[in-house]
Amino acid sequence: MAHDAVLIAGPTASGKSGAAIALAERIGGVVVNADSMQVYRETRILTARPSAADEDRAPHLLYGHASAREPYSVGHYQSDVTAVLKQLDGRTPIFVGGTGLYFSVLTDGIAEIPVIPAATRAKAMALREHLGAEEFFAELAKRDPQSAARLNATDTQRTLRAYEVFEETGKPLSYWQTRKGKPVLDGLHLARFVLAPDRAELHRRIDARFEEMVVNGAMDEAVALEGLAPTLPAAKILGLRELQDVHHRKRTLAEATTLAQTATRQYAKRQMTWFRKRMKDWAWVSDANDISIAPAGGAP
RNA sequence: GCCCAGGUAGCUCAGUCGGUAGAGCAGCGGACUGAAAAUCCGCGUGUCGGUGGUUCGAUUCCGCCCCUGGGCA
Repeated sequence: MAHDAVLIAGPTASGKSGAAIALAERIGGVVVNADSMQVYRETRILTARPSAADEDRAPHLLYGHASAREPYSVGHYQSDVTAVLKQLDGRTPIFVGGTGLYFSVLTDGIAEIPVIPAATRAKAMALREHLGAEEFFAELAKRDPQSAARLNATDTQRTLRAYEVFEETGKPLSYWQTRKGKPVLDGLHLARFVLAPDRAELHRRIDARFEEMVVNGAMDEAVALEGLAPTLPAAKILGLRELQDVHHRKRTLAEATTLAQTATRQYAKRQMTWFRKRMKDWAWVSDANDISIAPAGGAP
């Protein structure tokens, strides 16, 4: 039975992008990004986005199509990826990335919540800053006790989100989240893979890759993004801050490299937790060569 | 060679007026619904340099030895 779409998840530096390209070449597919940071055009090296040469080998969509200077989030991704599905002309999409939440949009769906203006979030942030985490959490609990019950007062991001949603919509986030949207890939026949190399091997790859990034000009990208607002999602790109610190002579390149490599290993660990728990029934492989699907019209 | 300071968790260190020890970082496990490369929760993993002595009991006190750093020669 032919597959309508292929999904390849994996921790950072696992080699999944290469595997996706190879598969796309074989089946005439289209590589579609499922990584929250590779959407930014200014940071090809820092986010390990496929190179121009890679993109010549197979069509790539949703890579570098957004600016690091603008907010981008899972909501944008949902609408972008929905639009992309209509442009495939029968070619098989191969979704590849490391962002668990983005995969959940594809396979599980996400609640449809009105867009919250940036000003509302800014107000919530200012209020939390003013009141302190505990007081702010108490305010949230008055408005949305259900969300508060699930959250920790120290969880900056989620408490702010719950608060801003209530302020803007007049309804608690817990209400909106009961109204789950349809998965973007609803009803399609999927081939799902998790590419997870041995941990020691993954760590070697992570360490080597950051050094390659530096050689390939990661510093230039970091310097070009000087002054990026720290609240923007792209400000969280691993290694960005560390390299900017080197530029400002706050630390040596060696220190920055070690810090970025450590942060990347920690990130990979979090990814693996998500994959282990949420992608139990996907096909797990430790070698990119083991990712293959039956050709269209082939054996069941 | 002598003097001083120090050798405690993977790293940096605290501590025990003698009852086998704890922080940060790293690490490990987990959560995750519009910032997700984010955010948050949990867990101490150890011949307390070695050896002999004192003691009911030594990582702690004493002797000797080894190692590291600094000073004097």
